[in-house]
Amino acid sequence: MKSSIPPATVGRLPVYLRALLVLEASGAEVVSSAELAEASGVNPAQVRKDLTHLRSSGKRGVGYDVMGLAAEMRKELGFDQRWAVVIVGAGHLGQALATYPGFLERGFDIASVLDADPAKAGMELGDLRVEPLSELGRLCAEREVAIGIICTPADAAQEVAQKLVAAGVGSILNFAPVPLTLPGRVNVRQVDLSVELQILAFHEQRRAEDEAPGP
Amino acid sequence: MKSSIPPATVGRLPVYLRALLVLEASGAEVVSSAELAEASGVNPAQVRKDLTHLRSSGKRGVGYDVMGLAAEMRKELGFDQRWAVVIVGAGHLGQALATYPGFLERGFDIASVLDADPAKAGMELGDLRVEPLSELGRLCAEREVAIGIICTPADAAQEVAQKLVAAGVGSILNFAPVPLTLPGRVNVRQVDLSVELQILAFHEQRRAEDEAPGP
DNA sequence: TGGTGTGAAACTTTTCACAGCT
DNA sequence: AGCTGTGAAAAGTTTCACACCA
Repeated sequence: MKSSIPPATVGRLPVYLRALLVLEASGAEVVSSAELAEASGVNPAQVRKDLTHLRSSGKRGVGYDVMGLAAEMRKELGFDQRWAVVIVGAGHLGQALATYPGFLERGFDIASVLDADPAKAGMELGDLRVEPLSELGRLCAEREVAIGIICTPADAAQEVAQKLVAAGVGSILNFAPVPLTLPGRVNVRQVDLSVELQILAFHEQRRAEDEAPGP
Repeated sequence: MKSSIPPATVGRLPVYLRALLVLEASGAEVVSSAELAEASGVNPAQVRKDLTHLRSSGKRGVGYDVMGLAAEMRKELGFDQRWAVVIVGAGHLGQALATYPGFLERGFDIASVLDADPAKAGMELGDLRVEPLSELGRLCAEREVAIGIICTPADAAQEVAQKLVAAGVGSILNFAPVPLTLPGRVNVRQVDLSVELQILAFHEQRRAEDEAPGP
């Protein structure tokens, strides 16, 4: 068991890596915590503390070795290998994610897009063809899929999640607006697009109330 | 200035509200913190503490009044009014969001979808037509848009964000993988789809390392 | 000199545990 | 009897400030 990295830090590592890749491409050899912080939208002290969780390559008075740090981070994030991903749910969102260029760039290959609706199966999506949901087990096994993305309606999500787990998927990104109940060993991340907007609406609402104080 | 609600709580209110709407529709009159917690995927104590931040309607030994609580929450989240939203960037993701049914259901109307690419302008999207980016100011003013969604490539996001702010937009949901630098009064939420997958990949990576211990 | 590494402080969030009300 | 409301403890996160070193 490796020494664990705090979740908040894990969430920032991909952001740092993105900044580092830009720096690397630009030929920069060293970067300071202040620069990295600027590029990542966080506090410099935060950056330094986060980086102590990896085999850090900082030199006092100088900064961090860009290539060394990028290499270390690539290894931690499994960026050097490609990850096969399945998407369940071929609605608009599923289709958009299936062709999202950011995934490909970051090492994620969409192995398959599936849908329970037979009418959607067979649909062409770039160079993918939508498969019927019944093929889930076979496809995950064949392509060694470790990560699944759920883009189904809320009422189908739990069942799909269980099928993914049964198919050997260990990590799930859930866009369906419902919490999943799964064994603890499964990693789940919930992304709820409506909730994001509602949080913004809450702040707008507050702003309006503050401007025109109530009764 | 109203007594402020902690950000972590604000992030959960929309989740509670969703559960409450289901309960309301099912005719339930009261709900316990345990039930609400179950439906929202959080801890019951958390629910109770969160609810103390609003004018709470809990009765000891009984639970919370579903209608009262839902009403209170709708008011806090501005759920009773409709919010006009613009989407900038009519790529696959922008298109998917423009037709995302969850937004409509929760009170968000897509006032307009815009794109800097003249080739995309004029494109039909459900009952919307993609507008050229130059129309941003006029459209935001006309439709009293308070919320903007950025689905552009990373390199266009900062400029678009500034245009949104200039157009009077106070809250931004940013899907572009780059941190925005904006005046403090603007609410920004960053959603980074690739980062979500990379976080899952990190955990899968760890899992693999733990199963096959290294040198 | 300039920027890292890091204890310590400040703050936030979560969880516990139980008094107190219905 | 049962479930809320809530102080207090625990855990996690961010920020500060400065010793230390290339």
